[in-house]
Amino acid sequence: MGRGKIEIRRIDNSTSRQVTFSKRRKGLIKKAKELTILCDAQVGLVIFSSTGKLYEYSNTSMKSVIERYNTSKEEHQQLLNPNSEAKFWQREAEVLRHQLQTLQGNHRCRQMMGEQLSGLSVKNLQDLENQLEMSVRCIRMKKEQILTEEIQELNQKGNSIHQENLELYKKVYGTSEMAATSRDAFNPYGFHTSEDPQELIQLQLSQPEQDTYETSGSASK
Amino acid sequence: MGRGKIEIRRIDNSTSRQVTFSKRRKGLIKKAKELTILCDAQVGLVIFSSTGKLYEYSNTSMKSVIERYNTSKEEHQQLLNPNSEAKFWQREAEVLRHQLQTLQGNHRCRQMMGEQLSGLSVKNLQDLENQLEMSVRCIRMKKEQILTEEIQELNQKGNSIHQENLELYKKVYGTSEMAATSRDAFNPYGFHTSEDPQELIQLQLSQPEQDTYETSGSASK
DNA sequence: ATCTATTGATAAGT
DNA sequence: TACTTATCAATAGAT
Repeated sequence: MGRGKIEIRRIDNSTSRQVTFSKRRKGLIKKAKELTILCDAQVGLVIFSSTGKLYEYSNTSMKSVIERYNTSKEEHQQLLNPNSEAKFWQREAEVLRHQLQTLQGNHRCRQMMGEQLSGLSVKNLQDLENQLEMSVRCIRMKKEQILTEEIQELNQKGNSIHQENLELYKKVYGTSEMAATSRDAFNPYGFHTSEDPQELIQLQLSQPEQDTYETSGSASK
Repeated sequence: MGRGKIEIRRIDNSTSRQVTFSKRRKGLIKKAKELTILCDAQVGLVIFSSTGKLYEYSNTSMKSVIERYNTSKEEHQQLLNPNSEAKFWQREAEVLRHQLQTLQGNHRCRQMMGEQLSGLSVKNLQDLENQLEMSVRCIRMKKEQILTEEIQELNQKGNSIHQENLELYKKVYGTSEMAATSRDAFNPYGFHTSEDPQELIQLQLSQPEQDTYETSGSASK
């Protein structure tokens, strides 16, 4: 709605972003007001500009809205109580995934360079970099832990199936010698039979990333 | 905006009030979303229908918005007191924190790091890792850009000072031969005299990081 | 829920 | 920052 339609994505130009913020903030608050009046609703609206300035609207008081919100939330939590933690993280993951989608893509890099990173000193940037590196390492560890556990589980399952096969083989062909000799020859699925499959897992884990990043730090130490 | 204009006052008919509530609530939330995206703002919106049902929107999490709202309010209280200097730094910190938050895409990552990444699938973790690595690359690029500019500026300053010294030297010792021969011998500050100081900058930049991370990807390509 | 005539919001320009 | 105006978007009322 204006002289031309605009794409809903971050406005690069700082000045027009400010102008649009003023206009749309005003419009949003007006709409919120109308909703409360027309439909007898209670509304709390909090807006922080990109510079950190606070704007707010509530037909009653923000305090009362927040209180009502909290009690309402608590009640709602208790309704789906037993799964609440899993649900919470599920939701968290959903939010995360959505934010990832909006953030991903290299064109974002330049925007970040120009707008969001401006004003930061080299020291700030270094700190930030270190923090992010730490985060990446934590995430890698967690990912590798999950994959390791999964592989171990699969190996165990595979081994027990293999064992079962040996038993069946023994029953079908009778002699225990046959079963003993077939033990080495008959392993069509190639499950790892060692008790400690660490080295196999290491190989599998380091592969997907070795072309881009050095992961041995978090993977092997 | 519709088939006819309506007066902004409570809609008496219960049914059409419900309908209007649904439509306008949806519109309001859409507008709130657009504001956050277009203008890089943080928004929290809480709506209670006349029947007490809760609807909400926040680009981050309502919890973080409310927390920020509360601290922002406290600061505003302190702003009225004559704590001008503390106030300034508080605000500075706020702006920085916001920049960091938007940069990281999701500051809750860090909270999750220490507590539970356990709700996330391998896919989630991989996405997260990719996002963080992109952020790191952006930050490195920005950092290197800043340092490059600084070094170039210093080189230019150095060169002009050196040039000035040569002129003075010529005036003091007269002959142009003297000035010409001193050109190579007299460069005590070791400024880079080439027009294109790229390779020098590259060397200086890659040094602080070579012990930990591979930076040539973003630095040289 | 879906469809449009109409009003309202606002992007771009001053 | 405030005003103007051409356009697009939201939505009131009907189905």
